[in-house]
Amino acid sequence: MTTAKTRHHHGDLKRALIQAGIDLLEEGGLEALTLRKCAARAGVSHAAPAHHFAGMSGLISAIAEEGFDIFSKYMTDAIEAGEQTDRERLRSICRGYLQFGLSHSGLLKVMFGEHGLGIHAPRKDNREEAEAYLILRGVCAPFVPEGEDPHIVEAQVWSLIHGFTLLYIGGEFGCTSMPIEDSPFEAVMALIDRIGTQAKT
Amino acid sequence: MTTAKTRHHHGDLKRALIQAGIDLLEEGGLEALTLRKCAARAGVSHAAPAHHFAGMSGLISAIAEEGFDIFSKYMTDAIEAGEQTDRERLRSICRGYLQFGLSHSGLLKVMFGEHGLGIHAPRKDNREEAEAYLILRGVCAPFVPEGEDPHIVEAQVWSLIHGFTLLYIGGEFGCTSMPIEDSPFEAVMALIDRIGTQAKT
DNA sequence: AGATTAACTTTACGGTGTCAAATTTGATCG
DNA sequence: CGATCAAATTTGACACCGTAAAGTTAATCT
Repeated sequence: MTTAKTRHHHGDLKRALIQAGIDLLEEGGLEALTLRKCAARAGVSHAAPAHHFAGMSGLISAIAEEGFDIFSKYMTDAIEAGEQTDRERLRSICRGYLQFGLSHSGLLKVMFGEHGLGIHAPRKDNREEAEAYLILRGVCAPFVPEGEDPHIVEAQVWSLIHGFTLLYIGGEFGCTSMPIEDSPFEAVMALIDRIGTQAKT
Repeated sequence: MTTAKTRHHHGDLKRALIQAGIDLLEEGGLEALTLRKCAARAGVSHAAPAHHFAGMSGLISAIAEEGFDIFSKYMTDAIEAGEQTDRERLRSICRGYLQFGLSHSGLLKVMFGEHGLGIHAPRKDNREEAEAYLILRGVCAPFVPEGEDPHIVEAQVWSLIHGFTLLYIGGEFGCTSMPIEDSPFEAVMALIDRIGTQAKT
């Protein structure tokens, strides 16, 4: 009765396991994420997680869901900083996307990975779309030509920044550090700037 | 003496193991790729691969390298089909990229994954760049403003099609099948068409 | 208080990568 | 030709993994 949920032994094991998983992920990358290690970190036996998640894939899904929350925060923080034009917000959300990827690369890979339930899966709050995608949609909206399908602009922005982030994280552009004013990122931003302008030639 | 390498027992185990790995990958996805299963498919004991690869990560690297060869083939096939303008070639290489991803999603994930040595790693033929990247570079070249860094256009094209392919494979656009004339892909192509035009406003 | 049930532990099993020590095999040399 | 030698492969062992079944504890309910 100390919290909402009646806690028999541990207190809020489900949460603890998810957090342990995220920590493991950040410390040792994808390969360090293990059911047994999560359990050990939470101070329970290795079989305890089975009562809260549908196996390893269930835990991964829960971690991914948590990851999308953090992800959303990165993006909202980026677009809510100061007064920004629509175009600046488009740039900012990309910056937030990349920054999340750089700070939580393991988490990002899990989120879009095998059992990571991508951005469209129904969530705990049973909303249709994930919050992260609604944020993206909102920022893209001003660039959708009237009468056109919003998905077009969303697919353009999303593909571009998603691909860049993954390639950047993977070291494909040479640098893995944070200096975002690099040329490859600016190149992508330049292309972002062409979204929504003169639709037909 | 039947081949270049003196074969003691098996005959070309290294190759057989790589092929087994690729097969496993296509049949059962990432989770099905296992050292022991590769060995079993090649008809050798579970410890045999250790003498040809530096553990699991070494095998993955070798599979990835093979994957990049197949990848290159997809792209060259796409851009060499019929007479094409520079712009059509740019579209075609993207189509080849996506088609490879759709046909070999597991392989693609391995290639750009943890031990997958991305597209820039030095290869067996000790060329500086992977063939795949050289192909991309060649197709991008006509759209690089003179005096500008070619990497800019390459990063734009690559990020866009890489991101789209991964999202598409992941089912984030709803469909996982082959109909490429879908709206999301056409949206990305439309953005591709804006690359290299009017560099400054 | 007694029964019930949820939370967790214990134990066990098959599969995994990796390592060290045999063992086989093909080639080489005297 | 036969002994030798080194490479290729096997065998066996280990620690770790996910999962499942059965057992234990503790809180709740009547």
